[in-house]
Amino acid sequence: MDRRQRKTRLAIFHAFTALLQEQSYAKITVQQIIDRADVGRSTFYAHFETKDDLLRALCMEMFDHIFSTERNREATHDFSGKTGVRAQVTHLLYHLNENMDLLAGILSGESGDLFMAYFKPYLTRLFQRAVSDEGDIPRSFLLNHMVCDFAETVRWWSANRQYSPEDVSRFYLTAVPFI
Amino acid sequence: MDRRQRKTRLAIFHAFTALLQEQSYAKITVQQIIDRADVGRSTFYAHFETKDDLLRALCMEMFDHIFSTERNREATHDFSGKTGVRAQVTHLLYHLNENMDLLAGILSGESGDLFMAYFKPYLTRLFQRAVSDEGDIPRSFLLNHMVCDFAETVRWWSANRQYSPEDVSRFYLTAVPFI
DNA sequence: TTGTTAGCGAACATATTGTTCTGTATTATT
DNA sequence: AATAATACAGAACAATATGTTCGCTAACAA
Repeated sequence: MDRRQRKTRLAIFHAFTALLQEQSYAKITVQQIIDRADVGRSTFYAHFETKDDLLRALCMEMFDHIFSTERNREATHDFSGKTGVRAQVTHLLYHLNENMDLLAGILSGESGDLFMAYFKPYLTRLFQRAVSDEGDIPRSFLLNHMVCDFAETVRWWSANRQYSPEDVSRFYLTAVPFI
Repeated sequence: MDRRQRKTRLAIFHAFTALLQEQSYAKITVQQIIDRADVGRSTFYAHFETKDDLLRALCMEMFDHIFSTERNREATHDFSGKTGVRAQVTHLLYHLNENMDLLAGILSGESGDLFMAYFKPYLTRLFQRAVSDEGDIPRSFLLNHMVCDFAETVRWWSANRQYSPEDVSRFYLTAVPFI
């Protein structure tokens, strides 16, 4: 990728995340992002279609990084079955913790809901093989339960940052004993 | 309240809920609501400040109805402690089921997130006294867990409407055994 | 009946979005 | 080092949506 493109993309990401720390997602305008990033108007629209698209790209960048190292671990170790998923949960929380500054900005306010919407499909894929039958409860319900609960746990964590990844992992796995 | 005001307010609510069934919340414009409700532009803004405000008012109307009957039950019966909360959960699901047509419209798409945001404080109040200590897990985490999970259960239900309130109640109470 | 209030709808100012275009600077390639 | 490709700046633009104002009319309550 062209160095100019990289620089522009980064400048926009930085401006955006900085703005997210200061005010709510809905109130942020494209013009503000442009001014903060110090790029031309047409340049912004050459990179991203809309503000939502920018947030999506930001989330994807983050997920691709986090979940790709997860896939590497899958490849080299044996993470099948419930024990494996438990280990992955903890590991995932470690990665999320590293990005917590940015994460807290995104998760507070309406952008949090968009983040969650992008986050959940990744989690669904991860938890897919951990879901087993529990009585006559639909698997669709259980899977949704595990996914939403993990996502909401992360959101809670971003607002209660005094806990370690191990703590949060324990909280979650206690609250969702199916895993 | 003036009969004219009531009529206008209702017309706007109906137009809005109808539109919510047809297209996503973000794409609905104030003009569409005005046209569908067949009221003047200035009239809409005399009643609601913004589209978000309208959704908020709609949710509040619904919650006030649902949770006020809940409060009546509290007053006449003894619903303290965990058993009481369990009974209330089931009862709440009955009420939600009655409004399911509207609910499904609101819960699909971005308006769902706003609904959830308004919903959760009511649930938090309801679950407050059901939360007890579980090892060293923070009560704030447990409460958030119960609330988010109930809300997400309702969302799941609105997309899987073949189940009865009793079914869903059982699913939820199995998945969240603290209650 | 009468004073009050709500609604209508056109007109308006304002804000934001997304596009297009031209000239300039940077980059990769050879 | 020369060249061709392309990314950028920024102004201008059309399009759309928002929220307000105001004079007139109709409905309401007492």
